[in-house]
Amino acid sequence: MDKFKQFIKNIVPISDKEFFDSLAYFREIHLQKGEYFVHQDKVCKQIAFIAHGTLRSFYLNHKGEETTSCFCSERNFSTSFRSFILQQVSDISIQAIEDTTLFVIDYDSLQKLYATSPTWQNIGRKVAEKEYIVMEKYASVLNNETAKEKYMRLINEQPSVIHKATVEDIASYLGVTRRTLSRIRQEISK
Amino acid sequence: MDKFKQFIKNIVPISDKEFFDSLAYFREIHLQKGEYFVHQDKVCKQIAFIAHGTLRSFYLNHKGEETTSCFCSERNFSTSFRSFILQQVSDISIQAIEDTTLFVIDYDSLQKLYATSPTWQNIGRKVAEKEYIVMEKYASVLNNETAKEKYMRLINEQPSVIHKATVEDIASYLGVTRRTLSRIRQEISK
DNA sequence: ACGAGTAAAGGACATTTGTCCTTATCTGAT
DNA sequence: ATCAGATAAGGACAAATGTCCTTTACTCGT
Repeated sequence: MDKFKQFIKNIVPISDKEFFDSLAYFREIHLQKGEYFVHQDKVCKQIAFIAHGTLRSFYLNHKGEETTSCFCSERNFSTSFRSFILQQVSDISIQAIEDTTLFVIDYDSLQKLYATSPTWQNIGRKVAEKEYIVMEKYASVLNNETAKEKYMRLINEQPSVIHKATVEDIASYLGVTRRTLSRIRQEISK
Repeated sequence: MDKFKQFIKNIVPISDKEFFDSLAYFREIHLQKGEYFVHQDKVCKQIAFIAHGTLRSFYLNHKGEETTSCFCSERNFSTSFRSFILQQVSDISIQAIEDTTLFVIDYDSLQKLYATSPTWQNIGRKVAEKEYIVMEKYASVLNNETAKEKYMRLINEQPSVIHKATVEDIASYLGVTRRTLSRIRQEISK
C-alpha cells in the first residue's frame, strides 16, 4: 500500500487524506501463479496497480498461438487498456506468472473519481501518457531491433523475467520461434 | 476549422463559445510537401491537429537508415508524443509528404488550458487514451503480421498513402527492405 | 526414489529475407 | 523534346529464420 501511495505521489501532489479517501475505491487482491486477471473475449472492468509480482499479457494470434505482448512488474498499472477504456471485449488475457498482489479499481468507480476529482483526472491523463510512451518505445524496439538485441534489452531491463517466464513466452515476446531464441542463447553463452 | 470543431465535439460535449475561446490558443499553419513539423534531436514544443494532408513520422536507426513509424492523415493529432509530453529532445522527425494544413498549440498554452479547463483536461486524457490504443494496435500488428499482411492492411486502412509515400518509406514502415516490398507487390499483382 | 509428462536444446533441411547489382521507368529543368 | 538524376523492379547469391524432429534435462505426483 505504501508502494502505491508513493507511486501516486510521484505522479501528482496529493495529500495523505485525499489518497486514503480515494483508496476506499480500490481493493487488494492476490493472484497465484497461473491465475488470470483478465480474460480474452470478456470486457475488462478493472485496472490494477501491481504492488508485488509479475503479470504476462498475451493473445492468441490467427494461427492460435499465444503471443506475449508484455511482461509487467511491480509499480506499474496493468489492464487490457483498450478493453478497459472502451469497455469492449478484450483481445488479450493477463495472467500472473508468479504470486502477485494487486490494488484494483472498477471502471465505474474510476469514472466517479474522474468526475469528482481534478486530481484523479490529472492522474488518469498522466498514466495514459506514460503508458503511451511505454507502448511507443515497445513499438520502436519491435521495428528496429533484431531478436538478439531485444533479448539483450530484456536481460537488462527486466532480468527477473528471464527466469520467471518460459522459453515459449519469451520467444513470442521477441517475435521469433523457440528455435531462434535457442540460437540466440547459444551465441550469447560464448 | 470546422473539421477541428467537429473532432473535438466527438470527444467531449463543448459549447461553441468554449471551443472558440480555446481556439485563441491555437494557430493555423501550412506545410509544403517535404517541410518539417518536428525535428529529431530538438524538443517538440507543439502538438498539431491535421486538418488536411499527410505527415510521416520517422527516425534514424543505429545504421543511420530512416525508419518510418507512422503515416498520419487528417482528423488526427500529431506530435512527437514522448518529446512533447516529457519536453525532452525528440527521437523522431515529422515531415509533410504532401501539402498540409495544421492547427497547432504550444506546450505552455496547453498546460494553461489543462490548468483552467476541466473540459480540456478531459480531452487531454481521452486523446492520450486514444493514441495509446492506436499505438497498441500498431505494436500488435508489428508483432503478429507478416510484411505482406501489413501491406494489405495499409492498402485497406490508408489507401492514399500507397501513392503519396515512396517505396523506401513504405518498406521501412513495414519493417522490411525495398527488395522484399517489391516481392510482395509482385505476388499481389498476380 | 521413480517414472510420466513437460520444457529446453540443438541437428538437418526448407523457406524467407537481405545484400548487391543491373535494368527499366519516371520526373523535372533546360 | 531531351537528358540527368532519382525512383522502382527484379536477378543471383548469401544469411537468417522457420519447420520438424530427436535428444536431454527438469518437475511433480505417487
